[in-house]
Parts: sequence; structure tokens; C-alpha cells
Amino acid sequence: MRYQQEEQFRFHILAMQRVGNRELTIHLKNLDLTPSQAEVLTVLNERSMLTLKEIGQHLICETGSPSRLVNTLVKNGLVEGKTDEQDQRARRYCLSDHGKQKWATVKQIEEQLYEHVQSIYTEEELNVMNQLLKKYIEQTEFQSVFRKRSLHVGDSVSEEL
Amino acid sequence: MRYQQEEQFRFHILAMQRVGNRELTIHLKNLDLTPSQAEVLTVLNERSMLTLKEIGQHLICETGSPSRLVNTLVKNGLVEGKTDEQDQRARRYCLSDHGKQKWATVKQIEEQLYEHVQSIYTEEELNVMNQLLKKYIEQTEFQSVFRKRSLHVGDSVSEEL
DNA sequence: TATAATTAAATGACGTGTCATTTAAAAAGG
DNA sequence: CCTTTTTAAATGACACGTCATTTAATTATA
Repeated sequence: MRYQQEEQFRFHILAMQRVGNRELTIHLKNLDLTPSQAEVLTVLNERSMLTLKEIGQHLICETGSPSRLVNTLVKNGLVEGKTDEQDQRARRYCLSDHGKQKWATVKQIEEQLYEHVQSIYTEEELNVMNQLLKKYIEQTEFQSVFRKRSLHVGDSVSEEL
Repeated sequence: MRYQQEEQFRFHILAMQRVGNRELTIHLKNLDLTPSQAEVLTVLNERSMLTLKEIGQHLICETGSPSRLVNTLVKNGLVEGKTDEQDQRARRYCLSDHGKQKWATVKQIEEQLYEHVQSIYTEEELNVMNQLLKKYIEQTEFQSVFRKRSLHVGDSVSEEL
């Protein structure tokens, strides 16, 4: 059958995303957080005082302006927003004390997930996949997210393969 | 930073899924279909007369019984359902003529996606990734989907790496 | 056989993702 | 300075994806 490897790759990616998301969802439920909300906390923990648009530019979970996502976090007291003084249209957001506290737990849950990944793959195997996946991502709009989030720093170009 | 490879892998998977889904969404929009709906058509093209539960067991896009997904396709005339004679609770679904026709176009769109993948990866690279991704999937509930869909048949075990 | 337990599907609820439209503020251009 | 264009954010709409609950039919069991 033609495209067998390509089809398998397509559904591997879909399945991996689903299974990872479910694993995160389960563990985050104790915190009353969704994976998307957790990603916002992570972004705001790394860089504070971002506008909605800037937050969107740091997220992989959503394009455009993640109004509802962030507003839910504001409503739940995890994020605080202040109107920008230079630009009355924009609001700048940061973690509240409660948000910072929750993020610490989110970090532990993420590390659980990473431990799970580590239990299946060697670092070398992860490196191989990351090198290859990066090749695809670099041709997409997400390339800038990885750059902004510093998710691609420190990569060593593989000599083998 | 600890877990750097693992974190990168996590977001690579998320970004790959998003970008692939968007690419499919754009091309399927001309057909008035979503990627999930297209997956149902593909499943029903491969195996007909499945119940809702069985369809769900062949889908990666959704767990549980995909009532609404399939009912939308019935409403749009792409899928037909008849009550099972042995079990009055269950309904068995198959593609309508219109559905078969649409699937032919869906197949072309999928092949476009696979051509795109091919333009970025060699078959050897795809094979490497598939071998590794399969290791993860095999430990999840999706393992049975890949088996049922025959998405893992014909894999040659890699000797290298 | 009558009742209880199981099962298939439908449905309600909620939070995304995505796109299109609207609103209001800022910038650009005359 | 006023009008037009651009821009940030909010909002409406729609289809998921997920979970919990309900409904109805089937099976198990006392």
C-alpha cells in the first residue's frame, strides 16, 4: 500500500497527542485545571506582563487571541490583568500569588509526564525524534513559538543518521 | 535544564498534531467535512456495517460512542444506519453512495498530506520515527485501534539504532 | 419468570480550537 | 484636525473531545 509509512506517522502523531493530553487532563483535574490552562500558567511564569496577543504567540494550544482561556484563569483568581498604560486596548497579565502556587504543582505534574516519557525512551531516542520533528515544525507557524519559548535552545545537531 | 528533551518532545507532538489538523481542515472545508468526519468515512469505507461502538473502537479521533459525529454524517446523507436485527439497541452504519463518492475525494486530500510529509522526510526517517512512536502507542489504549485498522501491519523491525 | 445487572446509544454539560464578526482604541494619511 | 485604516480584544457560532448521566434493550440470575 502506498503512503503506508506516512499514514502510520499521521495517526501516531494524533494518538500520541490524544494520549498525552488525557494523561495530563487526569492529573490536572485535582487542580481544577485543563492542559491548556496549565500551558498559560507556564507561559506567564516564564514571562510576566504579556498582553493577550503575546500570550497567544507563546501558546501551542491555541492560535489567535486566547480571550476565553485567559479570562477563565482571571475569573478563577490565578491570573491578574491590568490595562496597559500606553495602549488602552491591551491588557497585561501576570500570575497571582495563587497562580504562582498552582504553577508549582503543575510543574510537578509535568515532571511526572516527563518521567513517563523517560521510562519509555532513552535520551538518544528522544534526541533522534526531536531532531526529526523539528525539521517539520521549522516549516510551520509554530517555529516562532518554539523560538520564543526557548524550546529549541541547546539542541545539538545530530551527526549520526 | 532537566527534562529538556522530554519537554521538547511533548510540544513537538502537540504542534505536529495541530499543524496537521489545520492542514486537513483547510482542504476538507471544500467538501464540508471535518478531519474527524473524514476519519469516520475512512473507517466505514474499510469495514461496513459497524455499530456505533465498533466505529468508536476504530477511531483515534474520539473515545466512547461517537453518537454526534456519526449522526451529523447521517443527517448530511453521507452515512446510512439500520437497526441491528439481533440487537434492537444497536444500529449498523455504512457509507451511502454520496458518502462513497466523498470518500474518494477525501482520499485524494489525504494523499496530498502524505506527499507533504514525503517532501520533508525520507522513508528511512519515517520508519525510524514510526518504530519509536509505536513503542509508546503500544502501551496505550490506542494499540487496539492500530491493530484493528491494520495501521501497524507490515512493519519491519529496525535492526539499526 | 421476575428481577437485577449489564450494555448500546443518546444526551447534557463544559472547555476548548477555530473562524468570522464586532467593538473600541491607536496609528496613519489627507 | 479629521477621516481612514489598522490593531487588540471580545464575542458569536460551530464542531469537537471528554465525562457523567439517562434511556432502552439485552443478558444474567435468583
